Amino acid sequence: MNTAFNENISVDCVIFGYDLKSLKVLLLERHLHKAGGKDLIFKDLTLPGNHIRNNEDLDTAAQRILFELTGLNDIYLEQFAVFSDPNRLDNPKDQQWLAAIGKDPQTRVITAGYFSLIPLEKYYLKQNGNDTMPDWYGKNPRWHQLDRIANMAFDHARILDSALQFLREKIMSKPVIFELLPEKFTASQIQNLYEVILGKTLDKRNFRKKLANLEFVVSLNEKQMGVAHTPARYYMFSRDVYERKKKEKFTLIT
Amino acid sequence: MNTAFNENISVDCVIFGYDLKSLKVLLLERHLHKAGGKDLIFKDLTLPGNHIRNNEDLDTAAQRILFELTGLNDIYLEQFAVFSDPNRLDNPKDQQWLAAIGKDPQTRVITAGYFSLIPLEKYYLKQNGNDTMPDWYGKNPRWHQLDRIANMAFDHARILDSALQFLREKIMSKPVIFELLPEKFTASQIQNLYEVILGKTLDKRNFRKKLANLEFVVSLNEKQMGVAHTPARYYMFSRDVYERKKKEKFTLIT
DNA sequence: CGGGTTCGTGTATTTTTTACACTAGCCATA
DNA sequence: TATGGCTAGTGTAAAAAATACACGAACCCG
Repeated sequence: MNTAFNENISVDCVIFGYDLKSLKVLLLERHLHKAGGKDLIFKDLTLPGNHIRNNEDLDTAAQRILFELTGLNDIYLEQFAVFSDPNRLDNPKDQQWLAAIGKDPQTRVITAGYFSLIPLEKYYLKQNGNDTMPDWYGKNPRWHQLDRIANMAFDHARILDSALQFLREKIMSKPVIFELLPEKFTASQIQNLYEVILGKTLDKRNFRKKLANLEFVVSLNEKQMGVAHTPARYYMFSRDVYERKKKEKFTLIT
Repeated sequence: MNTAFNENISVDCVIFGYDLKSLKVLLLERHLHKAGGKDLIFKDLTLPGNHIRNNEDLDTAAQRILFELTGLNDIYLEQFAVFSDPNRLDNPKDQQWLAAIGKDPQTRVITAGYFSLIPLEKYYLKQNGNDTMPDWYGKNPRWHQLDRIANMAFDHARILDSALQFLREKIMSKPVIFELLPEKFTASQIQNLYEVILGKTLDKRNFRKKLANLEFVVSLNEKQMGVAHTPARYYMFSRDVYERKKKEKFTLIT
């Protein structure tokens, strides 16, 4: 057992973020330069991902790789699927890029998809001119709005789709929604988040009734300040209470 | 790309079966013999599993491996988790066995767990004296009752646990239950199946009300014959109707 | 023909879900 | 300091879904 990279196994991370308005995903740039020269042949977008080391499990590798590429550290991260199509890297553009960076384009690679949810305002990404990254990968990590993404590398568009589907199902039964929200949030903010994830609108009064019934969402004696309208009450998620109550069925929406 | 085995990646299959009474799982025997001789040092139980080939995706590999080991062919098979603990093969018994069959016990192996559901009476397993299998693995595929399994190889007990948990969640939202039943089945049979999977009893009249509300469970004009009690009506699952209706939410139990 | 077994069914009560509209509070600005 | 623009916060009635519960009918066997 050693710390070398395993050329057959990689992880790719789909990091969703929410800025209290819309749903975003964290992507890097991949560049292909002319051999020797600096001329750019193409650039496109990738999910943060890389090969695992032989002494790591997949979860550890996902944490490490995400940190190395984006500076994000110690965040909720969960495997949601494995992508193992033998032809998943066979697109000519990808083959060309792999060859250019010195990999064998024939090598079989399966990748484990990880997904994560973070409150956008809480984290700072590495800056554009990240010195530790080579000039062909891992540049310019940025948040992209979900409905405005084009031109993704490899099979990453499919991985992203799959992650979104997984997220939609997951929020129906587990309290992962709170991973996307700041520690304290208003009822409207969490309702809007459900709406952008599910792509449909919800009834305000009914939503608040359900919210009020969840014992693990506790209402704080604190209100918004400085807003140009009635200030809203803040709520927070109590993991303690949830752990004690989680046998009960849990629905925030129907 | 070639057809060699990939020493880093395997699949293991958890095949659940239902004999209209209890829930079973399909296991093989693993033997360790004294070097050279025929003396048996130990034998224990394993899930059917093996390494993938470099030109297969995981789904294909799972189908192939299951067929080679048990003769089961073309059945519903779905990945449910990946097990990637770097120490998952480090138990001395397992290290000894790996060395004995000529593998490097140091090699890092991650495994994809697949699960399947089949109506027990429909399939015939390879017989004990299967000639195509070596004498240290893949012998004697048999159905084992879930609550009476001891002594499993590697981390297979954990994989099995994880599969059962997955099954319990899955039957709550997708019509996989029908994969465990014969084509035609009675209301009591499907209710009993839910009960053995979930480990709790359900109310007969309420269960049947819900069953009657599922348009994709169609009632046949056919009854049991030769039973020593009121003959029960048969039902069947219509995948056609399900596909057309599946946007609707689906619960058979609550 | 009697005993043993499983089948099949209805109703009343409680809980959950849905649909729906107006006043109150804060800021900005005129 | 009055007004306009904006979002917060709230209740009720009707419909749908979930629950609890018991007994006669049909068949085989001996």
